[in-house]
Amino acid sequence: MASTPQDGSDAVKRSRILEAALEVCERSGVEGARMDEVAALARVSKGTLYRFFDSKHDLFLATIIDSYEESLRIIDTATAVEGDPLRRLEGLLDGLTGVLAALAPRMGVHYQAWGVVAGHPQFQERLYGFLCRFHAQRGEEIRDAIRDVQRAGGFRADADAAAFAEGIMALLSGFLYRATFDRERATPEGLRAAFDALLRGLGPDAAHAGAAGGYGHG
Amino acid sequence: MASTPQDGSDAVKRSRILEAALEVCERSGVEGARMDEVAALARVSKGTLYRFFDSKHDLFLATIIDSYEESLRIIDTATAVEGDPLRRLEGLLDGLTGVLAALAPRMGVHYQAWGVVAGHPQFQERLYGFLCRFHAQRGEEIRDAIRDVQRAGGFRADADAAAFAEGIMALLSGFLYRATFDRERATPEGLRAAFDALLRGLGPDAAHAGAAGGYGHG
Amino acid sequence: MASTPQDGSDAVKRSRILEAALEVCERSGVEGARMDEVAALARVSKGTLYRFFDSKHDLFLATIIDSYEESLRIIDTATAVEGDPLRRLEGLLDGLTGVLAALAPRMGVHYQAWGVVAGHPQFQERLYGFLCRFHAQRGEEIRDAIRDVQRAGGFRADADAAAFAEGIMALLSGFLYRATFDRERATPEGLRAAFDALLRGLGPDAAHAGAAGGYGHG
Amino acid sequence: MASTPQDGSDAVKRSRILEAALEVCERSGVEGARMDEVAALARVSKGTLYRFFDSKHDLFLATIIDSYEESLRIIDTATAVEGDPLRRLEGLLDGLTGVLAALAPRMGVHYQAWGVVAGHPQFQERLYGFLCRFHAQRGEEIRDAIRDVQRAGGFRADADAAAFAEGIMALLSGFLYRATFDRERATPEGLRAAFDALLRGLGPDAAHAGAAGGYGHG
DNA sequence: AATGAATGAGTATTCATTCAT
DNA sequence: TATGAATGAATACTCATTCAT
Repeated sequence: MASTPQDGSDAVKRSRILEAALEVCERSGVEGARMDEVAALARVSKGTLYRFFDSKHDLFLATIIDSYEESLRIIDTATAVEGDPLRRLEGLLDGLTGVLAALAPRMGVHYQAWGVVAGHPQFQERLYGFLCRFHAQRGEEIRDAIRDVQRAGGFRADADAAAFAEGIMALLSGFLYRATFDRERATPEGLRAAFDALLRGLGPDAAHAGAAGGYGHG
Repeated sequence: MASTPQDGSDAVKRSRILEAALEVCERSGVEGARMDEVAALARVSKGTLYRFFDSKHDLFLATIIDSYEESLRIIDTATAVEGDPLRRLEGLLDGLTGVLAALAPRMGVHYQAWGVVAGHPQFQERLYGFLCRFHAQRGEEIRDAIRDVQRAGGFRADADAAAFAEGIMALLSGFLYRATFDRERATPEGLRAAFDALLRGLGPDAAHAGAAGGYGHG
Repeated sequence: MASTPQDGSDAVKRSRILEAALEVCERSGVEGARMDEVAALARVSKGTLYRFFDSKHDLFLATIIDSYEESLRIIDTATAVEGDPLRRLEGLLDGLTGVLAALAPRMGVHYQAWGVVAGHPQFQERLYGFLCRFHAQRGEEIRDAIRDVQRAGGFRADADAAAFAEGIMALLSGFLYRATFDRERATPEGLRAAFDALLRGLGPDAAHAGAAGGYGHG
Repeated sequence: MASTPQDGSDAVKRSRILEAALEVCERSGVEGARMDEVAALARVSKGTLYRFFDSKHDLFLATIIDSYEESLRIIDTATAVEGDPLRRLEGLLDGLTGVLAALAPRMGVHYQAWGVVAGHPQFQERLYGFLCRFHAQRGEEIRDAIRDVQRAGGFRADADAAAFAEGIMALLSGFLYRATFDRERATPEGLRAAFDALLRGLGPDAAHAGAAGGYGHG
């Protein structure tokens, strides 16, 4: 292989660098993060760092995309449940709350990286393109899961599944956003309750509505 | 007084500077925005620019806060409607969709400014503190409006008004976020539909549910 | 007169400004001293400050020259004693030790002002010219006083009075210099003893040598 | 190693930078010296310049200390003479006049650097501390040399060797000071004569007194 | 491939000086 | 004259990126 045994494979190095980047950002902010520091923390030289990432912006774009890919793994794991359509939809929603739980602590750095990366046209295009596709795909998965429930008679057949799916995604994004500066209020439980409240609008699944934790008690 | 008549009062200068800052950012990104350019575009000298804003970070924090204050004016105007509790809640929701409509075009710069400003501990504290308070206050206003409808019998009395209010805010935040990179899908109409879907969970106001535009038709 | 009664005469303002300049320098160093601060401390506007001094360098050159003029007043007062030539020479030497006592605390700022002022050709010329004349004149006064003692038979007639006078001045300068960073060792008493040691070389005035405090006892 | 052969070792670079700093100062004054110019003249990049000196003030403090270290080398060379105590003291005094000869041309820049460096508390401390130690050590060396002569019977045993040593140092400082603005009068010969005049006060070494050049003839 | 010394473009900020009132 | 807001030139320093070894 093309790896130096004592330093780990390229994939290992790459992920050491990404981790280091995140840690340095937590200390110094994204703007203030120095490539020297990242390289030192990842135990590679600057030359090696630049073999993996073309530029500082490239590196931080990668940390953002990495977060999303991690969230994808979380969702996929949660969705892998077997069962009836409603159960599978619930698995999906569990996955989304899991994403909030997993990413909340990193949202501060995440948004900083975004702000810095989005400032450069070339990277903005790549970032926005990625986000656009990511959200559209997640939306479609949720929409399809809702449709499955509709077909199974669990939800009103005339409801706009796509619109509900966008609502679900918006709730997740809104809670992630809020988690950046108000971790107290933006909890996975709160998000789950919001999901349930929204889905109750899909009635007549009264049984499901009953599960709507926080929303049930004034 | 403290102003030179031909150049406008201090308040006018200040807002000229903020506008200029926004425009320069749209061209060059927040990181890439140069204070020289901002000053030139605002037709003030750099010395004067620094009389109003202590630093570049201070200036961009101000643009963020300004956006929120503008959104507040939009909400307040929309909420000033007279009528029964339900009508007043709808006014409030109209205000929130108005916020999306007004701020969407600026969200790119807004998040960039955030990312850059939040990188400095001192400014992060000020920014996060402001956002925390802002969202909490808006949440309370919405919660109170929901409670008024509950008291008037328009919504189920046992629903958790505060949780629903947080859901409303999260939807707004989520749509604003999405608008940054996918203006097509994050529309005021979509947001309004999501609000309605969420509120339908507050039933039994069947009449209201009927108004839930997009969510009604697959 | 041309003065505004409530603010004092021009001469008073001028000296308020010079005092303020010195005080600000003690706080912030000469480079770091801001004209704003000086003006504020002197209770005049910047415009007025610039009526008295053409520039910052001009102001600090003035503080230097002022110090020398003050030292001149000290010397003149001490020299105004009546009596025989030896007594008058001793008065002069007392004056010089008085200069050390008076200026020592200010030497730090004094040298700083020098360093900054001497950096500009135009001001360097004025400063160096002033210093050159000042030292030459003081040297001549001392030389003449020594010659008077020589004529009166108090000192050897064949000694080079001018050279001894330069030695006296060099001792004063050397002690002033040392006082800048080592106030402990550069005392007026030490200077007086050095004067006496030097003059003893002018013998055969054994009586005078007896007065040479510190130099007499190992 | 850490040096690129064609550009010289680190020590060589360092001294190239110090020389360049001095030359730039001679042209533009210390305040007016630009780091870009210094780097260019030393044929290193600004980044490299800053690898050797943390800041402009650090660089100029180094030029000052370097001057003193050079004077130390001059003194040590002159003191390395063999012979009786009197001859060794004379060697020391020759060394001191050599310091005047060597440093006189640089005193203008030297005092400027001092003035600028002493304006910053942090650097003032370092500079003053260095000067204090330097002068104290030189003083002790001279004192010891005088004592050796006393023991050998060349000087009066009851004279205060330490006080005479301080006088010697003060004369050197005074002549260096004067050389800054009046090179004509502050000559090594004048200094030597002043030393001799002072030492004559240490009598009864009549033979030595006879060597007191300028001081002997009106 | 790896290293890390060298490079030098790039900019926020200050503050002496001016001048309209 | 007095004021103090406005001006804008001027520069130390950083740090992403390169490239000789």
